[in-house]
Amino acid sequence: MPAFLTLKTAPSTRLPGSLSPARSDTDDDLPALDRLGTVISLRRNGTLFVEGDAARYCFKVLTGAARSCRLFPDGRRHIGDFFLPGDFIGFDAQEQYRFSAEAVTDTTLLRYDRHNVERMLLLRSGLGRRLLDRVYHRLSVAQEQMLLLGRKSASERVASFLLVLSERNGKADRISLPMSRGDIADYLGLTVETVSRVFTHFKTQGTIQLESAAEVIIKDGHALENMAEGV
Amino acid sequence: MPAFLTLKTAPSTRLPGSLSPARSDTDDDLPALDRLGTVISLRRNGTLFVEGDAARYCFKVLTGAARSCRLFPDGRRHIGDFFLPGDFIGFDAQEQYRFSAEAVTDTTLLRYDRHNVERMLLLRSGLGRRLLDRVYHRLSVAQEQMLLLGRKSASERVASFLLVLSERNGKADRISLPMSRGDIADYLGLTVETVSRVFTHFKTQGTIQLESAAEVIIKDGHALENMAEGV
DNA sequence: CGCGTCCTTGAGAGTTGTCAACTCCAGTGG
DNA sequence: CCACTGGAGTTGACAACTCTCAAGGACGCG
Repeated sequence: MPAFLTLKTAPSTRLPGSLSPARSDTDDDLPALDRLGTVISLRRNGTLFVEGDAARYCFKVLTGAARSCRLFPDGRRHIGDFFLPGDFIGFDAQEQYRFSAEAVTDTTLLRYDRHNVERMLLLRSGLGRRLLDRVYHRLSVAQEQMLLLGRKSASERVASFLLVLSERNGKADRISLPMSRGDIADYLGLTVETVSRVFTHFKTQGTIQLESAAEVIIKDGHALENMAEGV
Repeated sequence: MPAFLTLKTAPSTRLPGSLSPARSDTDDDLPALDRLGTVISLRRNGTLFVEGDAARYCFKVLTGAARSCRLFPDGRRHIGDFFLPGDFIGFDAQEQYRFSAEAVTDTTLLRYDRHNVERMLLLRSGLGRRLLDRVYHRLSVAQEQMLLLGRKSASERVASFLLVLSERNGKADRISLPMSRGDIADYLGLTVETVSRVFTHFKTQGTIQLESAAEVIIKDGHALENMAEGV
């Protein structure tokens, strides 16, 4: 259950070099949203917004990747979600953003004024219903993630993560990781070292192959699936 | 951020002996839903529905408490949410339920036919918007829980849990725990023993007082808050 | 080519889990 | 009324998984 399969729609603009999202869209209302947005671009680690900011905008990723995160006073960090091309960010905000959002790599986004989105919601009744469904989906994704964080071992978490990324890429065997090991760790509730060790463990087992630190090839998807389910 | 402050509305029926939910409702559409429901009652550990069932009904807790849970093949269990009086269950289901739901104690609920709810959603446009907001709220609660499961220590988790329950009871210092230690453990991603140890630790510190295993009195709420935030 | 950042690897510590025994309490039946 | 029983909760000793700290290696960029 991919956290980043959520709130997905086709990017309105296709640029080369982007992860191409799996598309299962039959949308007709959502593209209309795009006309409300303006394109912005951010450098790696650039800030979309900070937790506590007035929630003026929401976004859609066009190319690159973004992450939502929260910080403890003592520096612990948790990443709630990764957003890949086609994903929406911040539609669920109320008055203020409840988390910060940053660019994982150089990233281009569509930025919408929430005020306009609200108006559009009133005009097009189908849009509200469609958003509701998308949020329901996000919720079930979040539940899956809670299961992962609450009850899965380190290996199970990484296996689940790889499978979700693969799924997101149309079940491709070759997946690229735009985010750092540290990002993955903070997303899975682990440390960088543990994530790295699990990767090499999978590599040693022959379950995966590492082209580079950011390029994984899944050699034994079945083994990964068993691992992810705790078999 | 209470997982069980979610999707709350005033119970349509007030029965003695129930936890009285904190009310912050100015709803007008949701009570109309109640007329669609029929009252049912379950014994402790009774089943509302099972993961994978066709999602025919949704529910609202009137008295008692319920839990949503998921199981691993090897017996590990995770509780996604507790539902106290006024909480809705299963509104976010799609075709099938994505988790099982059970009564924590003897419980009475309102059961709605999802088909009727759908129709009502179409008739009353305000209802869809209100549900959307509630689901957004649930989502932010889920994000809070992911933070807890991903990055908090055992003590921090239990402290957060007690505070949420207190909040839910109108910030009362005296809170009752309808669920078992095992339920709490599976909700917080811990074991029964760890939960128990943290309780006695807090008791020894003078942070809380245990009237019985199911009755907690918060003696030092400030200490709990600091602990929950990781200070 | 050198520097910095990220990743990997190792050794040891710590928090939480596991296993097992004991206590407490409620419900039951003599 | 009291002993028995079973489930839930507590406590202890030990193990295990993951974290922490530290060092070394790889890769990209200036």
